[in-house]
Amino acid sequence: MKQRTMIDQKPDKITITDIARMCGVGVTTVSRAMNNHPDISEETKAMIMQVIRDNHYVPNNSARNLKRSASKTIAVLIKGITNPFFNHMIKVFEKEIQKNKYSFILHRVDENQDEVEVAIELEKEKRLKGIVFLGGQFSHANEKFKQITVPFILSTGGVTSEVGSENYSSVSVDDFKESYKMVDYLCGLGHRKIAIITSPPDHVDVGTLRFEGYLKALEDHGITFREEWAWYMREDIEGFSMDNGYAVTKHRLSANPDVTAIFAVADSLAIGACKAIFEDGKRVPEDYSVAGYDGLDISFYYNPSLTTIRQPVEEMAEETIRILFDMIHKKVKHTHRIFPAELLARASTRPLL
Amino acid sequence: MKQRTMIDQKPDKITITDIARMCGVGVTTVSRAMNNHPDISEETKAMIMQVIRDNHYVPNNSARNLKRSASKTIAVLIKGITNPFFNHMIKVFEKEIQKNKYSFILHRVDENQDEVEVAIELEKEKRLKGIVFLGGQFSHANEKFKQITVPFILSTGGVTSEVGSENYSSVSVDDFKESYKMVDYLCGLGHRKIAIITSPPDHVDVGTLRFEGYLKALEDHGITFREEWAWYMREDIEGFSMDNGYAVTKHRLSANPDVTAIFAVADSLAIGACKAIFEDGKRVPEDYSVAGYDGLDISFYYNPSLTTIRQPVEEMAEETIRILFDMIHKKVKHTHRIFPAELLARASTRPLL
DNA sequence: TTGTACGCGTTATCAT
DNA sequence: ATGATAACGCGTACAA
Repeated sequence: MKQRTMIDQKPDKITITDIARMCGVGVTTVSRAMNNHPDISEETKAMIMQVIRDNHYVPNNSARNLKRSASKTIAVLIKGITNPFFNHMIKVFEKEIQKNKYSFILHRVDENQDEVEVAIELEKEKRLKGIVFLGGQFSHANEKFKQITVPFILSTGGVTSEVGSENYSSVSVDDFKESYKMVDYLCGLGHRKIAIITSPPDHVDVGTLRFEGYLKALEDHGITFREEWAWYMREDIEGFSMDNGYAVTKHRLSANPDVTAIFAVADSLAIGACKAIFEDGKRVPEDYSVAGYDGLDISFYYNPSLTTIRQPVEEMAEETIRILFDMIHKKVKHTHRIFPAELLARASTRPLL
Repeated sequence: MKQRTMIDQKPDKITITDIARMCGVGVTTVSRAMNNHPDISEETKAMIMQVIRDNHYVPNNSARNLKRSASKTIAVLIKGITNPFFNHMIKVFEKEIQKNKYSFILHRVDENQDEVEVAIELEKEKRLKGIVFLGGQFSHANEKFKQITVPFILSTGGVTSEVGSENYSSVSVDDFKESYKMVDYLCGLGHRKIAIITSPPDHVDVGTLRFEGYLKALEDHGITFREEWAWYMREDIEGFSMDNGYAVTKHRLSANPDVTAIFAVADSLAIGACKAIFEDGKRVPEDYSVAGYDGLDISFYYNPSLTTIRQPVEEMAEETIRILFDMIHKKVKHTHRIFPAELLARASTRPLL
C-alpha cells in the first residue's frame, strides 16, 4: 500500500524491482503478470498491471533480450529504403509473420554497411529466429553466411559470383531471362536499334544480369550490339532513380538519333527517360518506344502507361516467409525458388512501322 | 569454474570472457580494446583485435545497451514506410546526425502501434539521446509526451487538438495556408467548381487541415462549397495512394461533370486522378485541371507535370536535426519552426476559358 | 501461488 | 597499463 507518491524526478529509472516493492510482491510475480504467465492469480495480476500503468513502467528491452533465450522474432533487413518496389513486399512479410505468431522487425541497413555483418549482430542482440535479406547483392558473402546460425533467405536479391547455393535459400526472378524476354519483345515489334539504361559495367547489381539478357536477345535476333547503345547510369546521382534516367537520356538522346527503342532496367529510369524525351519535343511511343522493369504501381499510372516486366511481388513475399518457416521448423534445409515474371505490354511501346 | 567444456557447437555463444581467456588477459582489457579506450597499449590491443577477428566474435548489443549509461544515438521513428516523401528527409537525417558524430537508428512503427509508446520503450532500450518523429499525427499524446525524458521533435507531423506547444518542438509547413494558396491559385485561374480529394471527415490527419484551407479559399472567393465536391478517399484502400485517387476519381468523375478542377491533397492521389480522367477519354489540363500537394519527384516527371505545393524537405530535415541538437546541448528548450512551401505552377492546370 | 537468488554479457569503478 | 568485481534490469530454476 505504500505507493510511491509524487515528486517523481526520474520516472524513467523505475524498474521491475520498484514495481514489486510497490505492490508488495516479488519480482517473479511482476514478471509473470507482464508476460501472461499461467501461474498467477487473476487479482494479483490485475493489481500489478494497474500499478504498472499508474507509474508508466516500461520494461527495458535490452535486459529482456539479454536474458531471454529465444524470442520468436524474424528480422527483415533492407538496404536503403528508397525502393518502392519493396513496399508491397514488406507489408506481406508483416502479415505473414504475424500470422505465424512471430514478431517482425524491419531493420534498415545503411548504404555503406555490410548487411551480413549487421545480421550477425542483430541475431545475437534480438535472439532472432530467422532473417530475410530483402534485395541487395551478395558477392563474397560465403564466409560470413556461415556465421549466421539461424535460417535466412535472400529475397529478390542477387547472388553474383560463386557463393555455394547450398548455403542459403533464395526467392527471385530470373533477371537474365526476363530481361531477354523484354528485349525479344521489342525486337519482335521491329525495333533493331535499342538502347539500354543500366548500371555502369563495373557495378555488380541487378543491372548486370539484365544487361546480359539484353545482349543475348540482340544476338539471337542477329543484331550487332553497339557500345553507344549502352547508356550507363551516372554515378553522381542516386542509382535507379528517375533523376538518373532523366539525366542519362537527356545526355544521350541527341547523340543517338537513330535509336527507336529504350529499355530501362527499372521503371523509375524509364520514367526519367520519358521526361527527357518529352522535353526534346518527342513523343512516347510515337518517336521512341520505352520499356521498364519491375512493374511498380506507377508504371500503370504513368502516361503513357509503361510496358514493363512485372515481378509477382506478393507471391514472392509470401513464398519467402513460407520457406523461412519451413527452415525454422526444420522441415527443410534450404530452397531456391525462381518466379516467372510477366511482360505487360502497354502504351509506351509500339510496333515499328 | 563450470566453464563450458562440452563440444562447442554454438560458435555464436562466444563471449567477451572467452576472448579474454584466449588472450590471457582480463575482460576489462578486451572491452578497452574494442571501445578504443585510451588506457591500453597498442600491442595488446592489436593482439586482442586479431583474436576477435579470428574467432568472429561479435559483442552482444543488448548487454552493451543494458550496461552503457549513454550512447550518442538518435532514433527516427516513422509510421509505415510507404511515403516516398520521407525518403529525402531520411537521407538528410542520416547525414546530419553522422556529422554530429552520433549514430542513427531508423525505426519503423507499425500502422496500429502508438509511436509515442514505441519511443518510450526505445529510449530505454537504446539509451537514446534524442528522438525524431517523422510524420504521423499526435492528437492526445500530451500525457505520453511527458514520459519521454530526452529531447524530441515532430518533423512534418501534425498536432491536432490541444497539445500544449510548450511540450515539444516541431518542424512543419502550414498545411492550412499552403492548401489555401493552391485553391486560391485555382480560383485565380477562373475555376469555381473545384473538387478536393482528401481524407474522410472523421479522420485526423494532414488531410483535415488541407481541407479547411480549401474551404476557406472557396469562401474568400465567394464560392459556396458543395458537399458533392468533397471526394473522400476510400477506407478499404491504402490512404494517400495512387490507387485510392484512381478509385475515387473513377467513381466520382462522371457524377460531377461540371467540375473543372480537382485538388488532391497528395501528389499520389493526383496521379491516380489523372489516370482515371484519361481512361474517361478526357485530358489534363484541357478538360480538367489537376493539382497535387507535396512536390514529390514524380510530380515533375509525370506527364503532364503536376502543379503542386512543394515542401522544402531538405531544409526541413536539416532544421529538424539542428533543433534537436540544440535541445540536446541544452541551448534551447523547445522550438517551433514553420517553413513556407512553394506553389509550383506546372502543366496539369490551366486557366479556364 | 509466490518469493529468493542467480546469471545473461557487457561496461564502469576501483584497485594494483 | 591491467585486472577483479560490482552493477545494468530482467527472467527463471528452485525453494517455500
